[in-house]
Amino acid sequence: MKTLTSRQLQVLEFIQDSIRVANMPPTIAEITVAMGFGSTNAARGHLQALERKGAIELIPNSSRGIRLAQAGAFEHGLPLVGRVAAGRPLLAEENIEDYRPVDPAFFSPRADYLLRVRGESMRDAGILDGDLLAVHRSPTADNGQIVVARLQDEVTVKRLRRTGQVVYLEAENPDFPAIEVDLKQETLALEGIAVGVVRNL
Amino acid sequence: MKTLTSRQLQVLEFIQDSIRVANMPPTIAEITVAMGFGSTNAARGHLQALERKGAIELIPNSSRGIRLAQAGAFEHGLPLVGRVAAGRPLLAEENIEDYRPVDPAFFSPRADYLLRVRGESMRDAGILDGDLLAVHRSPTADNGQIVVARLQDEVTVKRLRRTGQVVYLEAENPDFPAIEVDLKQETLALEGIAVGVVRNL
DNA sequence: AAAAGCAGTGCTAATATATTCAGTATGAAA
DNA sequence: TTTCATACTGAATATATTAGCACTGCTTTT
Repeated sequence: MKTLTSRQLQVLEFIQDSIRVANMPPTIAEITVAMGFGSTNAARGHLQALERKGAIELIPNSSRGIRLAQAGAFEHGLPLVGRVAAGRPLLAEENIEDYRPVDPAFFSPRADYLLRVRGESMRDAGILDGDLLAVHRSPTADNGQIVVARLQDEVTVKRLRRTGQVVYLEAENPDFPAIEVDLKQETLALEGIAVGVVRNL
Repeated sequence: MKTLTSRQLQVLEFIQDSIRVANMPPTIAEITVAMGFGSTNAARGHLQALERKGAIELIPNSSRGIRLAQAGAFEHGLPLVGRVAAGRPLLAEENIEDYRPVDPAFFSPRADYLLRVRGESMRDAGILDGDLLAVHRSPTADNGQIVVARLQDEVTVKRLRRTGQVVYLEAENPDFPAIEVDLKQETLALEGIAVGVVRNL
């Protein structure tokens, strides 16, 4: 997505607010009023610019026909990622098992999706088999953070420990060995940072 | 909310689907097509019935002006109970630290409040110090369930184990002994059943 | 110097959408 | 037996909303 101007960002934020508050996108007229324009065309121009830049999608001839490009994460729940198909993006449709009514803003930084945890490797961190891990999408992470990483078509949750060129993905359970990744030889694809745990008892 | 007829439920479910998939409520015409009606009035009638019964709210003269009533449950969130003052009801105002945007219906049975967990006594059940425990208010509980109980002005989270007239409140951590309560001598006040865990990492 | 993007106004046409009026038919409640 | 809620059809109308055309003025890029 190309960079937005500050005015375009204001319009985009109003759209996001509108979806959060009213549960539906605004009409062009509503944007016009909210932004203080004298003409609906001012809003229309911004919408078309936002669409050109890939921030939104406009549905022609449809009232409130504004769709956020980075949708999913708003008021209608977070996507729940279950089993991950090999070679497919994590948030590809076939990986999304369901949507769950969890507020992204409850976590900090914001949660972008939920991942169903498999196995007991993070047991001692209080992350159990079947738990839903709230994850913030991020290609980078700090030392010591719990991350979601991808290794040969396997998605794994581990604690990140980096020393120079070598990264260790440590389990929080003595029964599981740490995974060593030499950044000189292989790349480590981070799918996000763990920001919370949700469990149904 | 009054009970819905099966046809009304179908309409309501279509509206929910529409919000989930398209990120916006449907128009009356869209409902008409989806349900196979010959007239928009069929859909309108159902919408008005759903509004009378409190399932939805209709915004007059507004395109896609359908709002789900249950969306309001998100507004305030669940009360978060922190330190509990001696001799006061658990949900008394001075015990409520805050409100958190957690959907009660995410848990089953429904969560009524959140309790901030103190101590490590339930560590091996994946319930750690500082976690928020989602609790369903209930004066009774089954054997083996994790409960919130009150003992001499102390609120405690433990696993319930009952054998005849004696109840054991067991910790999930070998460092903590089980608490024995003889129902012939003292009463056990249950504040609820644990239905979930929420943690901010 | 011209072209392109940005940020708007003002007006009108086209159409999407909600709303109203007038009906039919069925089954349950008063 | 009348009344009421459900469950629709069909047509007409009002209005909400998108969409198009013709402009002005400023800034940035080529």
